[in-house]
Amino acid sequence: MPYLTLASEIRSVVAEYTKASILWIDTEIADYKSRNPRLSLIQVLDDPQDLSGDRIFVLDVLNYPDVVAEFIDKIMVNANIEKVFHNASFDVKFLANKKAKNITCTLEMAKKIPYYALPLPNYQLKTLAAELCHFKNIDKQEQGSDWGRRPLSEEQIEYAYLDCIYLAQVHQRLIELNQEIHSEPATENLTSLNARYAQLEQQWKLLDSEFANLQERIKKAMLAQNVTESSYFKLSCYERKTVKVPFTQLAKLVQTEDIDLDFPITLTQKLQKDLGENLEQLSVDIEQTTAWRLTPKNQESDENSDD
DNA sequence: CGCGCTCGTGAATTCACCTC
DNA sequence: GAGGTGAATTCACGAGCGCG
Repeated sequence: MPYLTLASEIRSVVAEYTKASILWIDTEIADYKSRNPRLSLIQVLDDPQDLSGDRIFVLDVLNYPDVVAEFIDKIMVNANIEKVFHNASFDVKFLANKKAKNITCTLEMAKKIPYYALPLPNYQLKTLAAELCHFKNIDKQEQGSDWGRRPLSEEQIEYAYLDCIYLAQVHQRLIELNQEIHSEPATENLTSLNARYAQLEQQWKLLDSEFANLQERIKKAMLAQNVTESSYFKLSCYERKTVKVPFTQLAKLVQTEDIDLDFPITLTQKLQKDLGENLEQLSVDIEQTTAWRLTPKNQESDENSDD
C-alpha cells in the first residue's frame, strides 16, 4: 500500500487513474470539528479483488490543494469513471461536491436492500464489512484521530488503506445481494411468490396488529402518566403550524403587487364541481396516469379451484 | 461538532369501490 | 346519487444517522 507524499508522484498516479473505469475511494479529513476542515488523505483502489492492499494508493494531499484540484478535474468530474464511496455525500463534499459525476454510494445501496435480507443494527462501513464480508478485528479507533498532524502514525496509515478494502468488498457483496433481491420481473416465479406471500400474511397480521396496539397503549400510557422516557422509548412532541390565507386574498395580492408567482393547481373533483360551467373558460392541462394496485382475492371460499 | 440527508408520524385530502 | 370505507398521497416537522 504505497503511501505517497510527493506531489509529483501523486500526480502521476492520478494520471494513471484517468484510464480506470471504476475506482473505490475513501478520504480522511483533518480538523473536522472546526469551521474549515481540510482534506488530509485520499485513498484509491482500482482492483476490488485485492485484499493485500498492494493496489491501494494513499495520497497525502494535506498540503497540496492544487493536486486535489487536479484529482477533481481528472477523476471526480469525469463521467466515464465510476467512483464508489461509503456515504458518498460526505467525501464528495470535499471533492467537487455537486460537480462530481458518476458517484456510487454503498451506504445508499445498503439502505435500499430490505431489512429481512440484510438485518443490521446500522449501516456503518465497519458493520457492513463485518456482517457482509466477515472481516474480523475491525478497528475504527483511528477514525477520530488527528489527521492534520504530520507525520501520520503507522496505525493511521494502516487504518486509512483498510477502509478502501472494506469498501470494495462491501460493494461487491451489495451488488450480489441486489441481484438476488431485485430480480428480473419478466422471469419471476409468480406461483412461489404468491405462496410465500400467503404464508407470511397470517403471521404478519398477528404481529402487526399487536405491534400497533402496543405502540398505541405505550404512547397513551406515557402521556397519561407523564413519563417522557421508558426503558425502550422516548416521547417527544413538537409544534406544527400551517400558514393559511384565503385564496381570494392571495390572488388579489399577486395581481395588484405584480408578484412573479405562478404554478399549476390541482383542480380536485370538488373544485371542478364548484367551478361548474366556469371551468370551460380555463385552459386546463389534463395529466393522465395509470395507477396499478394489488388487491388480494378472497381466499376463504375454497370452492373455486378452477384453473 | 455540523452538515445533509432520510425516515417516521399523524393529520388532512383524495379517490376508487362498494352498498343502499 | 348519497354515503361509507380503506388505501394512497401529501405535508410539516423533528429525530437520527453517517462521515472524520
